[in-house]
Amino acid sequence: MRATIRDVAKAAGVSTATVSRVLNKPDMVDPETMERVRAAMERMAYQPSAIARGLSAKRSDTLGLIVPGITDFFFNELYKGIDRASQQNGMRVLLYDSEHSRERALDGFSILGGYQVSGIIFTSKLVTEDYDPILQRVGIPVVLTLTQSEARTPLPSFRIDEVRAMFDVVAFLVTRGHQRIGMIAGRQWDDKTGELRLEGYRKGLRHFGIEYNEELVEYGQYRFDDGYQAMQRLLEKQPNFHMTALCTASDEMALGAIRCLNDNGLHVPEDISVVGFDDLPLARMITPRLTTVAQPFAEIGEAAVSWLVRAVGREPSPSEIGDYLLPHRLVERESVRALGS
Amino acid sequence: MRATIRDVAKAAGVSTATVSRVLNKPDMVDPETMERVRAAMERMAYQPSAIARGLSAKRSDTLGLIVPGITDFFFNELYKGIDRASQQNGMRVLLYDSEHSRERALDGFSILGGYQVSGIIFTSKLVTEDYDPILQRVGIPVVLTLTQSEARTPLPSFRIDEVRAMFDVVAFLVTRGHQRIGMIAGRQWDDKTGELRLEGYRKGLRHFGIEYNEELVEYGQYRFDDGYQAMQRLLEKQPNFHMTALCTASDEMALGAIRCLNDNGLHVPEDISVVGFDDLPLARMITPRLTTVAQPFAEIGEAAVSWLVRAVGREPSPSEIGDYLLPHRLVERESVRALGS
DNA sequence: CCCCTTGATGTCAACGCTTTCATTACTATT
DNA sequence: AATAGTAATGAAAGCGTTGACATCAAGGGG
Repeated sequence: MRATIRDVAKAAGVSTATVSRVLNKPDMVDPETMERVRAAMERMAYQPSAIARGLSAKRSDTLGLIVPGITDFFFNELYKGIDRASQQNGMRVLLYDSEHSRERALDGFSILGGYQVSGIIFTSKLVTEDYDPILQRVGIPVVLTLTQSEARTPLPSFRIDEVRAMFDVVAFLVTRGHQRIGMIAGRQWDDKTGELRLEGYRKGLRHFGIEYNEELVEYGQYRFDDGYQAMQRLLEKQPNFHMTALCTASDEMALGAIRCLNDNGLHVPEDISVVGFDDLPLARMITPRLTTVAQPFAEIGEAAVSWLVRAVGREPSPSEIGDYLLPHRLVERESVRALGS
Repeated sequence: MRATIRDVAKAAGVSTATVSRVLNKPDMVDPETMERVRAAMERMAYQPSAIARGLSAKRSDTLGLIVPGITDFFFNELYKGIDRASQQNGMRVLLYDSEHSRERALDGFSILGGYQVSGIIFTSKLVTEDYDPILQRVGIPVVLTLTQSEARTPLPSFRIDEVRAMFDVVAFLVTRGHQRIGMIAGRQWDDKTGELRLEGYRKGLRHFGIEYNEELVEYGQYRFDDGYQAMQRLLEKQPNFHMTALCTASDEMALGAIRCLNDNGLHVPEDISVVGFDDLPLARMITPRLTTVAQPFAEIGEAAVSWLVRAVGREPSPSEIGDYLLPHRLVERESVRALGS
């Protein structure tokens, strides 16, 4: 049986309260006593029960993280930031995978609530009005990352300016001489990101006086296979292929598209330029190295955690509940070729 | 404030014990009462406190997972299996990232212990004798995945037959006409996997009467950059390059090696064949699709969980504490070229 | 010399559950 | 009709902490 606070107290000849104090408010216990208690703890390999502590103190120093899918390639990067920041604030992270299901996401709030988490980070799925009831009653701060909210409960969100990012991609492509620019956009039932990026694409086109052409646009759900199939459809839609550049809504889809192109005897960037979105670690590993939009995943994770840490235990002021847009960055590598002279 | 069991009890006109029973032993409560209680729960959006439950019942329905690094590419696959199996057994998973540090790994046991986890899954680092003290006193079952133990405390492990797997790779290469086969092996301070795979390589060579040649072997710590640099060194070691095939200890290193080769004007598989190890999702995404050894990550995760579930609350018999070798599989794709006629 | 601080410690009631044990009201057995 | 089971429920004691409050000795100001 593990040693409890009581065992330590007895061994050190003090009360449990004192032991608790050396752990939590060290400056109000006598140095000498402290030493004795510390020694006893050491000797008995005492490890305080986080469970009991959570129950008693009504805080658990734990943050809940709800992700749609653990296998989404960006997860690791985001988690890294969250974990690092949590560490620094003496918090742990409890992970919950909603498996892209709205019901499970909803459940996530209750379940994490059952663990007394001090805050919840919700990721990459649009928050709609049907989240309101749960949001109302969780009673702990919730922040959004890589997404935003359409619910009535005000929620802070940390993300990039999607529209602007994709606009930048188009602008970049245009300065490289491209005019026939296609897109594999993202589309998923509970996702707004896809629309935003598409909007950025159209806006870019418009800004440079290029006409929007349905023929050049296809959709996918962000994963590799979606990219592959979307590219396939794109190829079929225009037998006399004359697109010179392609934007995508995710690096994974970019990979899929490239694979598909290769399978059809087309080369990147010689025959067509491709730009990704996310800047996953693998973007720099493949050949050709992928030109892409870097999302500051780690920073977003850190920002979310520190917001949460600041918010715990008090009602955040309305001015703090903003839509925080972190800077993205276009990373130029090898998958885009400059056209013309 | 969230509703507690007491609130529900009052609302349903029963005692808290009864409410607890409808949750935990539904068959010993009257259907009618049950209905009333259920209704009350529903009405009040009652969510039992996992914390309180854990404290009281001394089990938390939670498994602890210690991984060396969340950004290791295989993590997601392994986690998927673990999460799925946990789900099915009504368990949650608490994640702990040791950041490749032995101290932090050691801490992990205590910390997870503080959360009353019912079992711990330890991953991909060799367990040595210095783990014995903690292992002795955690008092809950521990299983190893993707690694094994050299400690005196007997621990079950779930992994593949590394030696055999790499032997198979060599055999495969030989049947494809390769003789000058190099290797980028894995090496890390607390890792035995690397040695094992190297041993498989040497064994394979020996079996086919090929002489082992230091010149053709380099080491790395499994990541992309390690692979790149190792390849670099390989290239430098033999200016008149005549290696026709390369085994690697990880897909990531294979990617790195391929990248390096490309940067030096060499093509895979035309100029040299490469085989990876792991079969990460990205192995099929890149060009050329990577021929590699598939580790059954998900199955390993599932096996570990079900072992744990079976072991919780009882002393597992020595016969159960085995070194479980799960079947690997050589996945043939496009990165190996058949030599000669 | 007494009273009031102050600092260090102890006491004890929570926290929200589970779980024994006791109680009650039936039903079956003799 | 008396006794023993049995099924459904309640009362209450923890589980390992924390935190409000009480206690106590030592020191300082009047």
